[in-house]
Amino acid sequence: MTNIFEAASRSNSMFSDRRVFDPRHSPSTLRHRDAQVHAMVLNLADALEGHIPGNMILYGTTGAGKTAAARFVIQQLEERAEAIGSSVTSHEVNAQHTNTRYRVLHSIATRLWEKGDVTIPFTGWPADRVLEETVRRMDRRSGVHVIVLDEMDRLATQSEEQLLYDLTTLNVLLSTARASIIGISNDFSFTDSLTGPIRSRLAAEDIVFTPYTADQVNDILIDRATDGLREGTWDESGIRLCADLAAKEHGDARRAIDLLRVSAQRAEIGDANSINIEHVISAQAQMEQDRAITLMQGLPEHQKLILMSILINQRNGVHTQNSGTIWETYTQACSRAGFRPLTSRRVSTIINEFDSAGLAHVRNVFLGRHGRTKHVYSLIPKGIDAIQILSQDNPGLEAASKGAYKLQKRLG
DNA sequence: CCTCCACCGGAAAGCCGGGTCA
DNA sequence: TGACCCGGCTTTCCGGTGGAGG
Repeated sequence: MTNIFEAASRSNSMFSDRRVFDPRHSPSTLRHRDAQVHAMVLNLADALEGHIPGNMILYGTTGAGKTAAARFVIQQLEERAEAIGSSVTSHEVNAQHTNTRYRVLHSIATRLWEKGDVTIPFTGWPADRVLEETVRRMDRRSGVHVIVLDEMDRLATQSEEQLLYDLTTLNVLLSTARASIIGISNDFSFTDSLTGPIRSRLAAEDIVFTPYTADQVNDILIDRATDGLREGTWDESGIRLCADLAAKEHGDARRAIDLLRVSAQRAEIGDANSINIEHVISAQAQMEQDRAITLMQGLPEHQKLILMSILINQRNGVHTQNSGTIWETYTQACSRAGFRPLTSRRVSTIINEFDSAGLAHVRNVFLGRHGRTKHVYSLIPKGIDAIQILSQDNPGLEAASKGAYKLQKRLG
């Protein structure tokens, strides 16, 4: 009898090194980002002499190489600093989850923890005290601290202003150490929302990452394939298709790399010798479906119910869905499920969140005499039973969806 | 040309469950 | 134990808003 793991780690695996496809993998060379890297280097070079390097913000769409470039440059900076005996410490914080003043400071201070330090609790302290402790630990380490604040546009609005104020004035509070901020943002208008002094201190230098073209994504993928896939398991046509599909998604290299990885897995499962067009196409479809299913399953109850209302409307042939019709269906669904409905104001923001999550397309429309509303349509990939996924394992939601079937029958 | 529709979305505040600390 | 703090989610309040139709 063969061991199940032995069977899984077959010798004819497509991959020679799977780590190459890990999102945290940092390649040895960075393609098509010379100008941006150069700008960052000029800005950070001061750090090596112990001066304060300027703050900067990297702008660009997802998968445009911002984070990769920041990591690449910082890694080189740290290596160089070590070689010449100067001290550079980097802190990477992703504001998607570490999204408040307290959490960002907590994260920086915690990484500077040394034996004998108190452990800062993840909540409970006044934020000012966390700031004090962070400053103390930075000073103790001394040297230059480069703080990379990734996805900074995702900071919670209430703490955003205060945190950025703290970070940009760190050098006033520090005595022996120096700090520099590298902000990374998907949103080009991010700095508009900031007050003048913070904006000018933070955005001393703006570095823009334009989306990769299909050709550039192609180059990146060829690098990855060379490093991570076995020879003879891939050819130009498969890579080209991955690149073209990604270019449609605004030159998202991260997604393209992921698509290549899933395509290789598909080929592996199908016992093929190499990746072909079919593998890429089915990988693309699978990724879209998986993404939507994961998102839907993770939604809170009321979000599920609202999304379900959109889907029910669509199934019932309501061609133009606006906020009013969705709210009507939603309140009916609530009474069937036995929930107290949220206010229409709240529902409105939730619908907008569906748009940014890619679950629905939402557009504001002005209908003159007939007022102002949103037009909404679902972007959930065909081939998945979304209503079933949304209602499963929740009696209330199941009741709501069953009631909707009855309604449909009556209409039919 | 002016009205007024039917909702938009920012701001602020409340509630609540998580926590610390003396 | 009670005063105090943090942060997510929600409600309340309210000043907009483009253009069809009178």
